[in-house]
Amino acid sequence: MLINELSKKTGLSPHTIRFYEKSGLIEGKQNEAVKSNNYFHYDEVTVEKLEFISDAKSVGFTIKEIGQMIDAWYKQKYTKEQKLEILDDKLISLEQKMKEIKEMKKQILQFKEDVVNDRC
Amino acid sequence: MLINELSKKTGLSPHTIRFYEKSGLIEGKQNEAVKSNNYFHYDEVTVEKLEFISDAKSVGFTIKEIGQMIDAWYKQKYTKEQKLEILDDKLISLEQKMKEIKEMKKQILQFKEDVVNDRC
DNA sequence: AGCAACATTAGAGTATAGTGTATGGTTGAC
DNA sequence: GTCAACCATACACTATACTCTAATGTTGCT
Repeated sequence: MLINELSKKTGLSPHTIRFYEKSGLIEGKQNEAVKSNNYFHYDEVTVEKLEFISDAKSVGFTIKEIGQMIDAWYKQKYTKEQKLEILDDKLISLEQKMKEIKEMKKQILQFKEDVVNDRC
Repeated sequence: MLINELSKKTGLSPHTIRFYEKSGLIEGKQNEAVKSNNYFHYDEVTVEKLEFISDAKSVGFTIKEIGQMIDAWYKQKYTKEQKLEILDDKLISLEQKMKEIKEMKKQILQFKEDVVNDRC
């Protein structure tokens, strides 16, 4: 599929998709046989990747971190051990985020009590 | 206390503290009696606020959102009802973040399985 | 052939959250 | 009084993650 279709499927603008491509997160390929244009073609895996990117972004991972995870998943660039290490690392950071959110929740609940009891 | 002490207590640079002050998150006061300088003085509440700011930032709240929460806590700018509404709103967004993190955790665990079983 | 809708690259601009650098005044210990 | 350590303001610069604009080429429908 071309970028417009990919855009519609993922809800990301072609601009943003190209930005992710330039950032090394995804990769379309040009058809060597067709010489009249230089259109990029994307497959279903790219749709999956972009969905993952959106999710990962919303939990606060940076593009760099997301790139690492995608590489750990799709690329042959790392050994099995390296891949697992990267992914475990991200799992740890998720646990950390979780802990921080629970703390923040407590803090805000305290604020609410203070408001209710006119302590502020 | 002056900014340097505040900086040491909170681990934030004077620069960053001034940035937060300019952003309306905290407020020092100048001593009217002393005319020879224009030094700002900060109290313990400001220490608390800065600690809250650091925590809130690490869970992904923006300065704007943090400002709203601080206002909901310390300022007379809102009614009780408005304050509770703001805080409830932030609680909901924390629940949302938590859900997303749990999803992401599942996703990464799936990646790990794929790696272990050579499915990628 | 004409034209809308699509594609590409390249470079500039925006928002957020700082950080750096310069300039100049103040305080306090010696 | 001088000097280091501190304070303030202001403007520039950085990094991240887009978003916009412009220029230009391609495709497909009529």
